[in-house]
Amino acid sequence: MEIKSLINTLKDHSLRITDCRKDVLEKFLNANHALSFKNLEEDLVNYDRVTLYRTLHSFIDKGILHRIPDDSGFASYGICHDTCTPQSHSHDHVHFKCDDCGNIECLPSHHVPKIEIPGYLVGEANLIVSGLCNSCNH
Amino acid sequence: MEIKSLINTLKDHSLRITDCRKDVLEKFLNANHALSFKNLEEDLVNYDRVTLYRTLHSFIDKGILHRIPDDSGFASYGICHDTCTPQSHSHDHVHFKCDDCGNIECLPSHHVPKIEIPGYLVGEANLIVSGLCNSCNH
DNA sequence: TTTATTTATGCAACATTATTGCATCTGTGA
DNA sequence: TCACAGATGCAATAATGTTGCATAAATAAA
Ligand SMILES: [Mn+2]
Ligand SMILES: [Mn+2]
Ligand SMILES: [Zn+2]
Ligand SMILES: [Zn+2]
Repeated sequence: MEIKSLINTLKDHSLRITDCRKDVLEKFLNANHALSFKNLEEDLVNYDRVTLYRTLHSFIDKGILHRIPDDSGFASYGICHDTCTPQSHSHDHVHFKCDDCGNIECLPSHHVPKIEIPGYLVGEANLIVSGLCNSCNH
Repeated sequence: MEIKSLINTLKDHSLRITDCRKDVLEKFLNANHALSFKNLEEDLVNYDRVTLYRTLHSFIDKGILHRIPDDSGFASYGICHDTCTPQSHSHDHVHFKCDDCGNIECLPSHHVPKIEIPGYLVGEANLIVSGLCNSCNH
C-alpha cells in the first residue's frame, strides 16, 4: 500500500492527515482480516490508547471502518469495502470467527439471509459464524 | 410461577436453593424477553452485584440460561427453553432486538440459516436481528 | 435434631475496557 | 506566515466484570 493512496483515502473522507491515522489505516489495508483494538494497541505503541480509540471512532463515523461485535466482548473492526458514508453504514455480509487462530473475517461474498418474522418489522441483521478458517482448516 | 416449580428447577440442575437464585429465576420465568445484568441489578437491589454475576454464571453452567451477545456490548440472558445441559448448550434460534423498547427476545421458532463457506469448517452461528418488535410495531 | 461439610454470599480490592476534560500541539486554509 | 479548528497526550473517571477471603447459609452425615 503506497502512502499516496492512504492520504487520498483520508482526504476523501474529510479527515486531517495525521501520522496516527495513516498508520492505523495502513494496518487495516494490509491485514486480511478484521483487527481488534488490542491488535492496534500492540503494534502502534507510540500512540496513546485514547488517540487510537478516537481514530477508530472517526473512521467509523466517516464510513471507513465498521464495528464487528463479538460474543466475547472484544469488538473488532473491518474495512467498509462497499461504499459506506457518514450517513449510512450498511453491511449485510457474514462475519466469520476462527476458533483456532481467533481471526475475524468479513465475508463480503456471503450475504446474511433475510428473516421474516410475522408482526415484526425487520431491519438490520448481524450474523457471526464460527469454526475453522481457510488457513486453519488445511 | 409458583415457588414449588422454581425449587424443582434448581434441584433438577443440582443447585442449592437460595433466595437469590429463586428471585433471579423467577424474574426470568416471568419475563417475556431476555434480561440484561442491569435489569437484574435494578430490580434485585438486596443482593450484591457479585452474587448476581455468580448466579448468572451458575445458571449458564447448568444450562438454565444462555448468554445473548449484543452489538452494544451489554449482554443479555435468556432461558434455555430447549433442554440444555452442563455438557452442551445448543441454541440455533434467532435473537431479535427492538430498536424502540430495547428488549431482546429469543425466537425459538426461527432457526439460524446454515451457511456454507468453501474451504471453511462452519460450526456455531449467531444471528441477531433488529427492528421493531410485535408490541412496538402495532 | 444436632453436627459437620460444602457451598453461597458480601465486601473490598483489583482488572479491563472505554470515555471525558483540558492543556498543548499540529494540520490546513486564508 | 498566521490564525484557528481539530488532533493528541495525559490524567482522571466511568462502566463492567473478576478474585480473594471471611462469614453465613444450605445440605449431608451422624
Ligand atoms: Mn465486515
Ligand atoms: Mn435465545
Ligand atoms: Zn483461523
Ligand atoms: Zn419493542
